[in-house]
Amino acid sequence: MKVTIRDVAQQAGVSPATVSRVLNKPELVEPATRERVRNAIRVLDFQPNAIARGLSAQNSDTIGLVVPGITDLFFGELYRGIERVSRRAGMKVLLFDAQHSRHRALEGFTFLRQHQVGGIVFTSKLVSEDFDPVLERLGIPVVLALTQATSKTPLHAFKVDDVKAVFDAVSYLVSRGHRRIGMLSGQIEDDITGTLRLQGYRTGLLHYGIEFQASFVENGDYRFDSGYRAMQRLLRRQAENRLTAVFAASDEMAIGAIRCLHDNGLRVPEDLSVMGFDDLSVAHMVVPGLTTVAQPFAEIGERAVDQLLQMRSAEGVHAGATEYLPHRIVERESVQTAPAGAS
Amino acid sequence: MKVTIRDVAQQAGVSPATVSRVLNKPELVEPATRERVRNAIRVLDFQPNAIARGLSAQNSDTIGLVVPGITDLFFGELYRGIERVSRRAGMKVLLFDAQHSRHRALEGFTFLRQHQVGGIVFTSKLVSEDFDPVLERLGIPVVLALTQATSKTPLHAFKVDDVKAVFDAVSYLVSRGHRRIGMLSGQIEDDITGTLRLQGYRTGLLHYGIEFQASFVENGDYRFDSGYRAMQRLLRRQAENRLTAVFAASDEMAIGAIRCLHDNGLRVPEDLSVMGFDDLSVAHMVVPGLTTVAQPFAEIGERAVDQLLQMRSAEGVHAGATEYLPHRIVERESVQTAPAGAS
DNA sequence: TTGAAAGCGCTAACAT
DNA sequence: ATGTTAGCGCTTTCAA
Repeated sequence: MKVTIRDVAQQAGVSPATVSRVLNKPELVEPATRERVRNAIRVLDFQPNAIARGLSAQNSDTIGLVVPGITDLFFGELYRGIERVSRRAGMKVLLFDAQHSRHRALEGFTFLRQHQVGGIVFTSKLVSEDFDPVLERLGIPVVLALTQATSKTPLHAFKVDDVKAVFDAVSYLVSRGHRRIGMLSGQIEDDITGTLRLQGYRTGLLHYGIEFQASFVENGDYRFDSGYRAMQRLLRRQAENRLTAVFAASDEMAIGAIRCLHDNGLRVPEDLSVMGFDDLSVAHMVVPGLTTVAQPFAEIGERAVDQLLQMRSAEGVHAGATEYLPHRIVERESVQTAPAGAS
Repeated sequence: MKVTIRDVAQQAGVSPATVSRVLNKPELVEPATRERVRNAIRVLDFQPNAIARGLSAQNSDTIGLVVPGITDLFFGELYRGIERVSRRAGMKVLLFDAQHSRHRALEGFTFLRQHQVGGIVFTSKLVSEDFDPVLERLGIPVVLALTQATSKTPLHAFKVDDVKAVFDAVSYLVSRGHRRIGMLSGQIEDDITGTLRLQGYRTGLLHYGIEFQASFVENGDYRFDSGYRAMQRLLRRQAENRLTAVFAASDEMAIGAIRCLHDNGLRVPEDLSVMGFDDLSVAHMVVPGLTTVAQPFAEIGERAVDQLLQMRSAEGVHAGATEYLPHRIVERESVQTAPAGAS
């Protein structure tokens, strides 16, 4: 049947332990024997059983990753960052797709725990108190990416400073002559990002002496369709609102908004400017190119794994902090300077 | 430390074997004991170690998946299909990203083999003779998705009929009055899809009595940038070519082409019609909405796993066949009827 | 219905 | 430098 380490040992005329050594610490075995073993491995086409190895070594060399949704357009880039540094550290990554369900996200912890991952990068919903029971008993280091914790258990997090990022977006819009700025917000419940970005919007307006108007805001769930519909609702009040720009809490919503405007015979940015958030790869594919706030997804993933790796070596490396990674504004074509109807 | 099955056994006053039974075959254990054990599990917050379980059971309940690139826009949908039926069968999926490298794709087999996966869904490059040495020794069922094999080892495959699909696309274009149809082709080497789609294009033209012109074709690598550049090259000859429509071998290239046309002051579809292939989620987000050939990614994934599951039970279920899943044309706005310059 | 014991394939002391 | 031995945590005969 399957070729095991014993078969190799026999073939090479050594003990299984020696085979194991040439696999893991080749410097401990004499060159001659080493070659003999390597040869046997080749001849028999032996592949070490990673499962058995993990069991014995009490560690599966695996990082667990919980993502909100596998089809989210930012997933790929985030994964890349995570995979890159994991691989560099000789670890694999085990993926768990929460499918946008809070319940499934919680299940992710159980799943990954059962698979003996050495650490978990969690990138889904807000981690609130209801996660505490699970987190307490987990016994596995957890690092957050793209989200934050309000749970009792303090968790290290890597993300952009959402408030500042949207503040900067508002500043950008204002610097281009906009004052009547609408917002396509994310969800307020269940999602720290939604709250923070809305807050950034309000703070931005306040700073520039622009009054906040509830009627300028509609919210969605970050997806294209919800952006489309939110824009539609905003449009119904456009006669009174006279918005010159709309800031969306995600690129997908921004693109949904653009699509909606187009369907209503409005041009972007001539009739209305639209700005997004994320800088997904699609942002530069669409016409007009989307001006947006870029998040460094890959870097966030990398830093999260780095942190996990550090936590494994040194215990309790300043845990619980939220580290902000730099966002930046990417200027393309969806925002117009000096809009006609600026007040 | 970690809670094991022995701790539970002790707590419940039974043997480890009994605990194992309530975990896997609860009907074999008396209700009273069962409850006692379940209670102990709850109290101790016991989580079975999937690694140990896999080692003992000689099977990791895992399906391996090799994808060409995690950032490919179709990845999400494909994964969903695969995950859905795996999960239904009580299996997990272990992902391997080939990062668009043939070499890495081959590594995927090794990686997954070491992890004792019960089957592999391979969705990357063309599987040619150079895969044979690996395939022969693998000893794990492999099913192809979105690709095909020219290797000696016969492999079951699920995909759309690329030739027919592009033939249908050409038919669609012709039915809309186009005869001067350009093509943004994929790669010819290293990728069965490129060859097949080009063939569909030629067959289509032939069928409608349109002469094939090499100067109407440019190729790329399916990505946005390459579509942009290929379109640029086509545009340089547009004075002579007088194309009224361009068919791209992927949505990304089609969108790149649209972007290119826009940058050159040409309108889609008024000045030139563009048609894509894939029906990615972005196809309906862009302006104009992309008319394209839809591939049932999720279904392809589902069928592939189904096949794998069958192969595990019944040995050698009609292996080696290529099963075509239905494509369909999705009409949006990027193709114009009765183009002005139609010959 | 339950327990005892062996073993899955590997690693890691501990000897030699 | 290499072999022996004892597990890692679970499942699975085989007995009782």
